Amino acid sequence: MKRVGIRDVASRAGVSMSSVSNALNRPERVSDEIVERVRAAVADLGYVPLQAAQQLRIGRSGLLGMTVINITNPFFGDLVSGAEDATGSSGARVLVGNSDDDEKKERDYFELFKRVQVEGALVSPFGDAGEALARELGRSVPVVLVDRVDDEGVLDSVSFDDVAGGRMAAEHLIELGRTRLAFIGAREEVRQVRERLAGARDAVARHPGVRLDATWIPRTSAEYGVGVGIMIAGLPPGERPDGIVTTNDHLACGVVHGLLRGGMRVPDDVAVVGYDDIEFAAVAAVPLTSVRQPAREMGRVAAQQLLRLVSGEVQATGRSIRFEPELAVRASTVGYR
Amino acid sequence: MKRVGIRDVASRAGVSMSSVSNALNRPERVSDEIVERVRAAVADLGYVPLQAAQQLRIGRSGLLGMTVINITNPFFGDLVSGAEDATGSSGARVLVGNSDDDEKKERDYFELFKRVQVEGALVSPFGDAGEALARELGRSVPVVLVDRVDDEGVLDSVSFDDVAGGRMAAEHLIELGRTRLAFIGAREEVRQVRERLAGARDAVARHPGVRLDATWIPRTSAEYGVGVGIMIAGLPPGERPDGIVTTNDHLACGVVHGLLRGGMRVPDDVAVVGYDDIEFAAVAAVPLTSVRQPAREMGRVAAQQLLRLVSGEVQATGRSIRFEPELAVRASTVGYR
DNA sequence: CATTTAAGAGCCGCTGCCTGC
DNA sequence: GGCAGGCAGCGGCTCTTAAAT
Repeated sequence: MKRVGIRDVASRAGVSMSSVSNALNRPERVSDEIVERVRAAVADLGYVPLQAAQQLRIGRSGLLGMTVINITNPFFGDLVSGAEDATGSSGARVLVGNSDDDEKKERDYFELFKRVQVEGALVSPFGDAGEALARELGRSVPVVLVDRVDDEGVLDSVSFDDVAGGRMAAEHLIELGRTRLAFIGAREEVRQVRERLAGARDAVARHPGVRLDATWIPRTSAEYGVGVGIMIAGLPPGERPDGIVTTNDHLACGVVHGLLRGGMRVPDDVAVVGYDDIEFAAVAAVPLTSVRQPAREMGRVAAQQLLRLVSGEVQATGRSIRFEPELAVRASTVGYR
Repeated sequence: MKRVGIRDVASRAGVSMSSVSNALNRPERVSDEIVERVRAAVADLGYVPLQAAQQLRIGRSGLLGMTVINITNPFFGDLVSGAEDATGSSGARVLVGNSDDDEKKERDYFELFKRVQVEGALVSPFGDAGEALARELGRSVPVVLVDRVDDEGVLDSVSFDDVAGGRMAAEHLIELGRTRLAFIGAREEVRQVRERLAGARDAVARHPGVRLDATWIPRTSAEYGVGVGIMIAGLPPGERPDGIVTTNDHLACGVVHGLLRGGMRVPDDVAVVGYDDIEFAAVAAVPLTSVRQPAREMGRVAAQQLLRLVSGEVQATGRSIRFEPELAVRASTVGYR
């Protein structure tokens, strides 16, 4: 079945091709009668203009690119939803690429973005190489970094204050009288993780007598968390941490589970703080205290900023918008009270 | 900064435009020396062919469309990941649209798919109207329904056997000696939900003395689940269900939480079965028995089938591939044993 | 003179300027 | 002068033609 083109619409409506184009794009330049005839023909034939041809002619695609590290993680799902919220009314479409923790995939998506001439991109880079790639992409189209700050201050960014998040979590435990803290995470090379650790260290440094040890595990899954929890429960009381900061709620829930299975009481023996405040946190084995990051809101703000850059309304200044995380306090640190 | 085109590459390499095109797309037709010169020029200039121009000329976009109901739900995230797994090697790209439970958004995405000339689409339709829309889209490009069967037997589909899933959950509870079952879900109009209920009813019908009541709530969130759980805990023992089938793990965890808070023992007083077997299920307050659906695998199979349709290797036959769900049995029904 | 290899020109569908009624 | 239509061209690809070996 052949595609119906503007030609077919024109002959059906008994007008010229340019009148069809005008009727569709600038109806005020054409008589009402023609607009009506064209509309009818379009409806009859089910005509849909071909984006590729329009784009080639106009030089603009109406597309924004967005890469996220792992679409399966609800945090990034929220980010995408937020971005779509913001672009919805502008007519721009978001082309989402799942880089899946893989630098090559990220690179491929950036090339796709160039191929399809995205007018701007929201990038949540994976690793430092990703950041450099994003800067390179930024030399041809506006780019806003998401959940990450540009080290070189070139690209605008919207992110969470991870140092504050880590500090907040540790501070909370210290206030509750905990003195032997543990930080459990995977992938120290991820900037957000490093910053959270730095924040936690900062809080500890201000309180003499409190110590913090970092433990690194292969992945932040619930499964690994269970193992770590059991391991901690098995330590001699003097070596066992009494407060744990984690980098992710799945991990934290696993840890709590492991601790309970190992005979610990949570939070009496060990208090646990998660990160992300996923929906599940509130109904976990022991409802989980967690650092909440309003991801959807952040996605929205990032997209708004990008749209402003694309429209030329503002210029990129390397400005960084930082969202403050909030601590959702629940039983895993303060018990049921 | 002007875009670099094939023209620029040609003059830089000192060859004609067509040689550049040949060197890039059919290197065997051109001498090795030219291929090398072109490659160098492409690298120097950072040339990336414009997809719109290629598409306009070739008539193909290399894109597949995919709509999902809610990208924030890890189930759909997995579906997308699976589809990307399958298309990765073929060179096709997946354009993902989040229909967000909204028929209008779905319609918009279908129009976008036509505009960009996707070569095929994976559609996980929202409601019956969505199914009709998908069939219409199916008249111009190959479409495979995902997580849904075509009522009219026109479109190929890949889905889970929801009747079996519902039956499995109820059967499990009945085998454990439960006789007063409750089915808790939202949105009876969603086919998957109706089928699960039908499956559960079917299991109950085969066992005289067992009854099943359906309860409908506004949304399947953990929060609503907590409310329902507390409500059930407050019922007089004779009216209270002793086994609950839910349509979603978040909901199920909330229900368990509400039951516990209301003083019930799980599973002793009330057993609960979830749906989806999310990562969290294993580390929930009471580890959750849940119906597992291998979503990523399904996404992969659906995409493979679509690729076969697109390549013309096979014809659409309205054939339905059904995946059998599996029951992950945990403490919320059988206790710790 | 036959055969390989490179150059040239038109076209894909649509828009927007510009002409002409 | 308001409104309809003709025509060129966006950037690649590919067929045709020309040149070189």
